[in-house]
Amino acid sequence: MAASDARTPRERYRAQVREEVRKHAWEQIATAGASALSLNAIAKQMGLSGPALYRYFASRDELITELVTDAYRSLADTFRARAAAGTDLAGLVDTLRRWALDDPQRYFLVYGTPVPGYHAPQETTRISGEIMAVILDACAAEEPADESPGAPPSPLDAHLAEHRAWAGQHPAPPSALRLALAFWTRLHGVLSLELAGHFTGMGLDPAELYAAEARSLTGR
Amino acid sequence: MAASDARTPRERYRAQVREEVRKHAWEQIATAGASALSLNAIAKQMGLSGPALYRYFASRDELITELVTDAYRSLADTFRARAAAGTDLAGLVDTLRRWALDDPQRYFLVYGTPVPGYHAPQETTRISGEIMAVILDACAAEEPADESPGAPPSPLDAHLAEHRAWAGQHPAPPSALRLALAFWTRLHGVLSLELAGHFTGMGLDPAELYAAEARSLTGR
DNA sequence: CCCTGACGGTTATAACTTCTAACTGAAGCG
DNA sequence: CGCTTCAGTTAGAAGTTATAACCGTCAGGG
Repeated sequence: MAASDARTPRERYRAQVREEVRKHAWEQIATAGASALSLNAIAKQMGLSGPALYRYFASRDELITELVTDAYRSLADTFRARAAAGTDLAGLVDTLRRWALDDPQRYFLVYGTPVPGYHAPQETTRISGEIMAVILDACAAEEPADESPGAPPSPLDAHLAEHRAWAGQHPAPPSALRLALAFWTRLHGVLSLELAGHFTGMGLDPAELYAAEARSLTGR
Repeated sequence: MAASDARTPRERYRAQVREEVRKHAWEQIATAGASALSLNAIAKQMGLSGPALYRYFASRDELITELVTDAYRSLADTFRARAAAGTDLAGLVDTLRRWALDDPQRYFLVYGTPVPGYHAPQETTRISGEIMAVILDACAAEEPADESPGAPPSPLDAHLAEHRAWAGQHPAPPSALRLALAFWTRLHGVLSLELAGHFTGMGLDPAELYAAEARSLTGR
């Protein structure tokens, strides 16, 4: 669907090959992780010989960077599609877990261990903002059931009232900002440990843990 | 301190070299991540030539495995040392963050992106149990301030009452088990995102977020 | 219609990596 | 004192990323 609207045939072919390279790269990553991604192996799978891929990607890093932004875009699109069907927070909770379990290595490409030297491209921070905007929409729509109306603002609320640049122009009260951050950090906490296999052998169901954190967010 | 109590001089020398290899490996990991760890580079730094290190480590994987269990042991020791000075949960909260910030790549070696094929050795699950035992001690000592006494057990409590094998023989009520799991998943959620740099550029203080989650655990 | 230049793909090669094999020399131990 | 074990060496195989040089083909302008 994408990469087919190009003027010249050459550009069209080029986009098509790049697409196929990405496809094989995702297959490799899904089975062996991003660190095991091999340009040579991809070239062989495509019937090409080694250096041919360098016509399409300047380096292995550039390919991985492309995959990272692909992953970001995938999450943002999935979130937006779910939000279009109703802006309830619980829907996003389920959507996030399904997206993560659908391809764990894709999740790790976004939220996993970073390489110390690596700097993410500007694109990812932009998409990250889009993702956060969807979460904020759902959090703002949620009634603040997790505190009494007259309660004093927590220290975090005070801090968030000061530093809310990350929320962009979103008109959300501090309680919604706090809920959005809790959504992000708590679900990531359970999800990343589950995907990394830290619950296997403990004999408990990660879905149960995830559901419990979901209840802590949506006011049980 | 360690690796010096060996009978024969050969064993002593061997343990000493292995120790030095680990030292250089940790330096490399701290600056470039575990994926960039190079046996050749370590050998050169030690004035040795490539294959010499294979007398001490059967493979690169074995060295990394050693480092992973080192990291687990480091966290368990740090936790136990803190617990010996008072079994309050807040102390463990601070200890965890300091340990993580002290060497982020060491944290990722334990809780970061796993390699799909890799299977952690039995040792790590044992140490993981020790770590959880320290957390459980602190959680059991904490009064359950996060719920009213007569409240019905949550779905998670019911699940934990059934599947509490991971807690070993620890005599902790389901509420303590729940608190321990929340300690683990919530603090890891904030911490891993902070270490991965997902908060940089957002203009908010990760310590503030971490403190907020800490308050949610210790009953503010 | 033809010609030229851009571009995809090739092989060769450099500089890495992990890891094995074979050899050497020295240290430990009976 | 001698034997044996073991540390360390070089050589080399099989990978990897990446560059350089070359070749053929396709696309588009004159």
